[in-house]
Amino acid sequence: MELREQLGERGYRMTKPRQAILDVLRATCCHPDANWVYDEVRKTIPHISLATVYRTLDVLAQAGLVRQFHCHGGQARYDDASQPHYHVVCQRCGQVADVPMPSQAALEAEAARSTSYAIAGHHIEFYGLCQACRERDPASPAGRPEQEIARESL
Amino acid sequence: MELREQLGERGYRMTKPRQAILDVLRATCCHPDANWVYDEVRKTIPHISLATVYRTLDVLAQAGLVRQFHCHGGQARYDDASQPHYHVVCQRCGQVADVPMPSQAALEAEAARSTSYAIAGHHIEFYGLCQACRERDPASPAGRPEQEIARESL
DNA sequence: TTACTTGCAAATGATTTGCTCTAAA
DNA sequence: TTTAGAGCAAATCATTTGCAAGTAA
Repeated sequence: MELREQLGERGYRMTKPRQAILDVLRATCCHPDANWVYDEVRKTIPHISLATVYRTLDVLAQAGLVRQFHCHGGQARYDDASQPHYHVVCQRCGQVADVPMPSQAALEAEAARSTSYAIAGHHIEFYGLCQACRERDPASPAGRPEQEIARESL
Repeated sequence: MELREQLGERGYRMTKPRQAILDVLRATCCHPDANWVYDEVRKTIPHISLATVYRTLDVLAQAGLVRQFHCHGGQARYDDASQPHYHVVCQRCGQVADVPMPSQAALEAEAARSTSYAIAGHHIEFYGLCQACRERDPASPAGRPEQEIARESL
């Protein structure tokens, strides 16, 4: 099994919560926070604890199976990292979507030239307005980011 | 005065803490968190409160004078946004450096084509190892990110 | 004079940790 | 068996907020 191997390489054990949490992340197209994952996983493992969810997300991130990121201000969000991709964040409602677009690996060489770092990778985050927000209020193309992210947008 | 105008446009007033905090951010090459800014500003305004620092950083970010961002896991960090630039983060010590490199505005058009968002901008974050970390331990080119960020690295 | 701002202290809320018990390997 | 992992509850810690007093405009 793929997951078991990936974890095994790093000395991590394969457990039910780990499998379940990765399944949840792979099954969703949204970019959830730890609480959303917690709610979701409890449908499978009702007695799981939130601490386990945090610890597991961390382990999965260490193993490179999951990516953790932050949008404007809020909590950590997570998504399946099985194939590299970029993100767009809506400045008004906070909704995150994947951007299907080839990896811009050439940028790394350029960045390497202008710094003293050994570059290992990069992330790109676009921001703007999602379709729903544009329709809701076509004016103010780049208004202030909303403080709260709608629950449904996760 | 430039700052006064930029704030005024948004209905914000020009105050001593706002000027002082922007000065601190413009004078430093590091990418500090709120607490570091707080310590720094108290040299000028000893009785300023941490809440004011947070509120001010938020106002300056709204006005587009400052950019807020998060590196792996930690608190929010801030930097002067007067000219656009990218960042590199050291995966081991968390140190952040600016990447002097032309803006890749062309990417936005490409992203716009493949999503339903109206793209307003983008950020790129590179990650890798800083020179100091590479010299300290040339092996493990992409080891696990450190949990704690050295105080001096801010 | 009229709000916008600040300081202070208390409140939040996300994330982490200590400890004991359970279960992979 | 041996030792990492899970659950639970308590602890942290960054960030926010309520409110009375200060001050730009």
